[in-house]
Amino acid sequence: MPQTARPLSKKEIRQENERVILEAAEKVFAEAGFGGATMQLIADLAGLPKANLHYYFPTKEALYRQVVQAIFQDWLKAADIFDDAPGPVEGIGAYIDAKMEISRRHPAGSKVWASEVMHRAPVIQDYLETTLVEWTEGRMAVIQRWIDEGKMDQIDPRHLLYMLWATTQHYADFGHQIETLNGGAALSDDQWEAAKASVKSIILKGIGAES
Amino acid sequence: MPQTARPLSKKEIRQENERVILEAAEKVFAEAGFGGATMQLIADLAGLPKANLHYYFPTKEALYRQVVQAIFQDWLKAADIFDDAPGPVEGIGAYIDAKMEISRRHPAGSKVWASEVMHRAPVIQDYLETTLVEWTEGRMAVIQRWIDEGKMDQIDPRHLLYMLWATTQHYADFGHQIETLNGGAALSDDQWEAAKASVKSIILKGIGAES
DNA sequence: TCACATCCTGACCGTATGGTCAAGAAGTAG
DNA sequence: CTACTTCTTGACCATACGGTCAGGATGTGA
Repeated sequence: MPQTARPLSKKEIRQENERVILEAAEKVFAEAGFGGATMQLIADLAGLPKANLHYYFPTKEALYRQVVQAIFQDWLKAADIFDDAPGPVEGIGAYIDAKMEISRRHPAGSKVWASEVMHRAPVIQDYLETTLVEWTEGRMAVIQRWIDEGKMDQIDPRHLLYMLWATTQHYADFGHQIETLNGGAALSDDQWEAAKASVKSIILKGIGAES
Repeated sequence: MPQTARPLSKKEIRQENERVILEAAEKVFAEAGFGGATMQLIADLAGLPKANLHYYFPTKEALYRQVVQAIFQDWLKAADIFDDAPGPVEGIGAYIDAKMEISRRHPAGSKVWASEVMHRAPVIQDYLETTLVEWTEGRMAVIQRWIDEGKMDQIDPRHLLYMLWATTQHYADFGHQIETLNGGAALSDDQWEAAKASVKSIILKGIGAES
């Protein structure tokens, strides 16, 4: 006998609703910016009355904060690849792949992040100053080690990191421009692969890490 | 005898006020986004009463449109360098310099542009589809010629352009993040030079255009 | 000087938005 | 079953915003 649609438990209800709201909020914040987003729009997209949003998230700011924090977590996770790699070809190559994949699968998140930083990080400045600074210093050390081991050219690790972020996130943040220049169509699988290959090729060769 | 402060002519008044308003608007739109910006904030920054803004620019949209169009013009101008260059080292090198300089001197403009594109270009979509497409195709042809002449590797010109845009504009759009990672201080002259040098070095070597 | 066009601005208006609330529906635990 | 906690939602509120307008100030051209 198939499981009947028994009523959801309170815990499940809460989890599910928070998930639905956060998902809708990310989309709306990405498309309209914080100022342009309205609770009503988010509510409609989530399929809930507006008052229900305020039951789970007291204010628009609180909801936005949660969205940004979730994105930041994703962002950091993509970087684990970096540490275990024996050299720049594997490490940076895999990092580019991972970040390009995020840009493809999760463009709204990338846009919200970009918007937040562009507006001087009113909500996550403390994260930038602590977690991001630590993370960056750690990766810079890894890159410096590769340089010392002669596995790549003497490049300022800082600017290399900026370049990696800029290039990979560009495919999400400026995805609309890229689509327009692609005749109005989203990039195909092959085009995404070509993009990844181009980025990896130029950067890895550019830092003297290939062949 | 020094020129007395004679009253401004109507024409001068109009020019000056439009300039002041557009300048303030660019800053506010960059910092708050279109939705977050208010006419009152722009008016305060411009030092004019709000009603005066509506005298020169009928609506918030009209004002925003003018700001974005001005930025787009700047953006295109930076590209003339491209055409006269004998090869990628000079052409792309100078283009990177020019765009980095814009990012440094004119970060608000870059942010407004980024925001506009991120929100699916509600205001300048027609420009993207015409002027930008033409411009891009022209530059792609130049790059392809360099490839055919053996002056650089066989790289998809499209992705190279995206990389140039992404990397150079990153220093404006994510300037706040970069400052935070720089200990909270704006980049010094030397640091800007180092940034330019890193970007040029990695890209030019990465496309096989150096030595 | 005078008639006119342009510029200026405080006061005002309609609307949309973030947020509240009270009363009821629905799951829960003893 | 009962007392409870949690969830739901239409109606409501105060505020802030984009935009208007009338009437005065200021430059202009004859």
